[in-house]
Amino acid sequence: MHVWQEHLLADLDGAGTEQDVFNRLAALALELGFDHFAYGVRQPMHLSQHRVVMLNNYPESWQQRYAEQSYFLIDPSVKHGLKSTMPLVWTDELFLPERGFWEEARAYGLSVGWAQSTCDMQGVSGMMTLARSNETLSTAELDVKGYKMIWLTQITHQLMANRLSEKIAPERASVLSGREIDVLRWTAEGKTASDISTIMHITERTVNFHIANCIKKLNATNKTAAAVKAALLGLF
Amino acid sequence: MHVWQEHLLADLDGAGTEQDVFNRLAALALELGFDHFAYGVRQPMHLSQHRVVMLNNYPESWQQRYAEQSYFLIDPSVKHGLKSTMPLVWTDELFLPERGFWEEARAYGLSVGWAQSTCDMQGVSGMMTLARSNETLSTAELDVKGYKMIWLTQITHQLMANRLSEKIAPERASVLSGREIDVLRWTAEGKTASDISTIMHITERTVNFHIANCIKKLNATNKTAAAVKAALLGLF
DNA sequence: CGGGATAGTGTTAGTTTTAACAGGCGGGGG
DNA sequence: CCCCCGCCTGTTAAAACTAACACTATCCCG
Repeated sequence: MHVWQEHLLADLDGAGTEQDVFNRLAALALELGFDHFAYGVRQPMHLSQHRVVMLNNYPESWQQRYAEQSYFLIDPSVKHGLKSTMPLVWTDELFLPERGFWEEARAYGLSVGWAQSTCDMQGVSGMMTLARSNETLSTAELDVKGYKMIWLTQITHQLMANRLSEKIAPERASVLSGREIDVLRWTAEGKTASDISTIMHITERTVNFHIANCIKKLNATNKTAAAVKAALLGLF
Repeated sequence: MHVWQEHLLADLDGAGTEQDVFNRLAALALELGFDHFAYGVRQPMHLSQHRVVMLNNYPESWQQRYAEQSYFLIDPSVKHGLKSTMPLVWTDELFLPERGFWEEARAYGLSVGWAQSTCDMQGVSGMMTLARSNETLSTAELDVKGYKMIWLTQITHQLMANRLSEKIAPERASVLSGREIDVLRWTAEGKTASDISTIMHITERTVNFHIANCIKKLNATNKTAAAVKAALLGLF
């Protein structure tokens, strides 16, 4: 197993596409004893509507089935990952509420698994899963590999999150101008247009002009939605 | 060094105060070879105004100095932690822009250090620092201990973040009622009161009533600020 | 030099929020 | 049984926001 080294990150990062990087990470997962590797990233857009991408090397048929049935809506490991960043080992109890799903997953060779989610300073969250078909994940194995699995979660997120989130949320790149950000920040703080005009020494009219531009650029329906969206996207 | 085990977490968590837990974590840091241990948590409130608490076992005099001079505003390791969740080793280059600060810290016995920040699914972020006065942190040492240091960051956050954030941001506990959350969520999505009245089959008046309550409870100045604040506090 | 992005301002009209009053209905706990 | 809380509704007037239109100036880039 590779050790914690700066240059490893740089090496993995390199000039590769996200699929390249994914493959190299999957190779690390294999070194850890897991032939299946998955990483999904979630960029909050509004509040209910997030955008999600998922890369994995599960059996094709299972990938298709999972997507078709929208299993991410009921998958207990996903539910856990949305609440906590603590590692999670797949157990029968965990999947008790979704027996059918669990049995189906096992039939596809996904019976032993470990997952952990992350969240970074830009508000992008991701979840990594390591899985295999046999050899129960014993406490002894976790004692040995646990640290490395957590580390793998970290670097996977570091390497994949930005690549993927920019893809699914172009709004993040379509940056607001400096003035627009200032105005929108004050708005989010609860200042009215006339407050802001005083603070920034410009006309109330100009404040509203900038806000209107923010609303357009962020594809929001009004001030409030624009402010929340910008906050969620980490634009402030 | 202790191993990655469920029961360790439960044990550390126990019934202790945050200071108890902190002390036990500091003991783990000592086992890793760092006699100084620090953890700070940051709860975003508005956007500019965050609330921060910091626990550490640095020399008293340095703690005081750091607070007096508001060094957190210029501390390069803090700056890094606010942007990235990647581990950071204290180096001369890092502190180049703040020579005075760096030399002062070293004079207090803080010359070798490692820091990493975390962010959880509730939007609470934290930064853990391990430090000592001598024995440069070599690549070899990092190869051996790096994984465990990352792990320590994780459990420290897991154990401390909620305890501390509830303390500094009582708004998180002052839960909104179910109806209030529903209304505020729709508001954050950009719906107007009359839209929401249609969606929820209630009067426009009632929608505004709930929103007014949200504004009061969240101590916000208006709808927009309330929505942003709720989003930042992870109330949705 | 022309085009595009950013920044600033103006007017008008219609819609939405905010704030402050007053009240009813139902459930849970002392 | 009464009180508190969540939930629901009503009215009114002032304040704030949204969406159109049009116009000027600066700066940078090709």
